[in-house]
Amino acid sequence: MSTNDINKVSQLTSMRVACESCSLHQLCLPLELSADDVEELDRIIKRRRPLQRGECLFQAGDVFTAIYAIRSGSLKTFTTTDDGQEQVTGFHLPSELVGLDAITTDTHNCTARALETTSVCEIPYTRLQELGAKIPGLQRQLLRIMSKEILEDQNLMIWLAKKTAEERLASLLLRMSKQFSDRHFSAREFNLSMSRTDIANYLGLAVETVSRLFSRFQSDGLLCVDRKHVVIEDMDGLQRMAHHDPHTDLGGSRAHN
Amino acid sequence: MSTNDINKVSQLTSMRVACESCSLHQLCLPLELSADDVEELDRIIKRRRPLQRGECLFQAGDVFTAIYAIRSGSLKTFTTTDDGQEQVTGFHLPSELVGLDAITTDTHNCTARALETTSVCEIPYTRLQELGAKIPGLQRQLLRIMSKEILEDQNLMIWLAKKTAEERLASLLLRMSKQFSDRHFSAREFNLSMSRTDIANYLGLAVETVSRLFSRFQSDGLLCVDRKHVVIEDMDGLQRMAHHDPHTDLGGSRAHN
DNA sequence: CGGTTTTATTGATTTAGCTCAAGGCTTCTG
DNA sequence: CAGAAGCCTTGAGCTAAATCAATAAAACCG
Repeated sequence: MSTNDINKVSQLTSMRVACESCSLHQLCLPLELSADDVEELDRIIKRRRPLQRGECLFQAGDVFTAIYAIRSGSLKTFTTTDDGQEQVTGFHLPSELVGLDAITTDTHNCTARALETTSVCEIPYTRLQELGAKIPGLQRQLLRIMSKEILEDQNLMIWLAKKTAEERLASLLLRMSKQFSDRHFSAREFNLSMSRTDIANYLGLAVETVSRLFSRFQSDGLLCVDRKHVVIEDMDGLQRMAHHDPHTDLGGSRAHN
Repeated sequence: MSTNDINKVSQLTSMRVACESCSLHQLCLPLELSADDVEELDRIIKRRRPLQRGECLFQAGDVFTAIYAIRSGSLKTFTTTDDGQEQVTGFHLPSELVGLDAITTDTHNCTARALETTSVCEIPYTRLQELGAKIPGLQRQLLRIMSKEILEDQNLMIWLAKKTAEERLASLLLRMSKQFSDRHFSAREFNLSMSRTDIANYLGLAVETVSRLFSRFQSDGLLCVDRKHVVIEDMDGLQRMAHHDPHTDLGGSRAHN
């Protein structure tokens, strides 16, 4: 146990620094926490060995014990339908919290698999609850984060229900771009860590359609794609494509009502 | 003010009874609240004059002050896109809480409009927060409810991304049926309070498609539809239709991967 | 209660995106 | 580095659902 403790100490030291540059700021930054509180929050966070590509953070059916904040890398979450089909429910990039949907059922409802080498912070939920009782704003902040997730899911539903293949892919690329730029990475140039198949699955399209769209976006001068590497050449054009503004779009309007 | 107080007293008396038979049980039942706590929860709940068909409970852009529990009737929530198109994000039946997605932004992100005469309980959010600090389980329960909403939204996304028109409508009817039976109404026979247009909008389909599907379901002996009145004749058949099990379905498989 | 508006149904045609098919390019493995 | 396996792309139909169009049935209203 003492070896363990020594490890812990060194871990915690690096931890604090890590946390500040990591996604947990979502939880702690808006709270005006005292130094003591931050330290306490730090203390309950477990660092884990980074996940290798293909490894699972948790699997559907696992008992829910913790929520996770992605520090680096990326993962996909997916459910498996009765008939064994995989349905991708989301791609998660640094600064996101995953596992929140398991609070209701005490069981994870989806599997989270690393798309590349990925490191996360683990926040044991019971400890977080205890801490929430002591730090007034913490639980409130958690509610905010969940509310935000509901809101985002609703927006997602809208474009799944209404948008064309073209709009869906354009939206996805723009969302990723935004997320990267929010995290101080390039908004124009990034790597897709997921396969075309995953993208298609997520967007509710066939792989072939996604592939064709990438080609078309490229030949339209919107993007420059090489395998997983994407450079956005015409951000405004992509935005127009995503919004599908009926005033500018004179070609056939779809069932938007 | 004294007239107001007298009104309040009589309101609160009826309130308690109302609350127990109403949707707020989601919030209080699982908490093993003491009688005092229930009373305190009761006290913060405001009863409002029932909404008439077409009236709005809140509108997108309104400042967020309260969440609402539907006692009777139904409402739809929808957002209006930049170009003025309406997008229905949900239908809400008795026992549901609405307004949770506004917690993040302090502003309502959608409009909630009554589909018929509808009564709701209003729960001022600041009061609920104060109470949450006093009653340990309350905030936790709120987290659970929100987690559940995230989960449901994700499931919804799956069928929007993947399912055929047929499956979408079948699923919607089954979900409504379940919700009615959970609330001790008939699972087989109910009224659709929303228009075909709203259903189509919600499901991401054209009105004509929805109309045709109703006709087909009827001629297939799954349903008996007369205007807004629906009788489910073959629950199993409808279930099969909704799931679209590829093993039983020998006709063309879709892009389910 | 007759006229107007809204809402729903049904048919005919078009089209976005799926399926099927085949070939090229990576990555992995022995 | 050769062969296999997997991923990605492109082409050629095909099909589910959209659009367009017309009618019918309610609901609304003066």
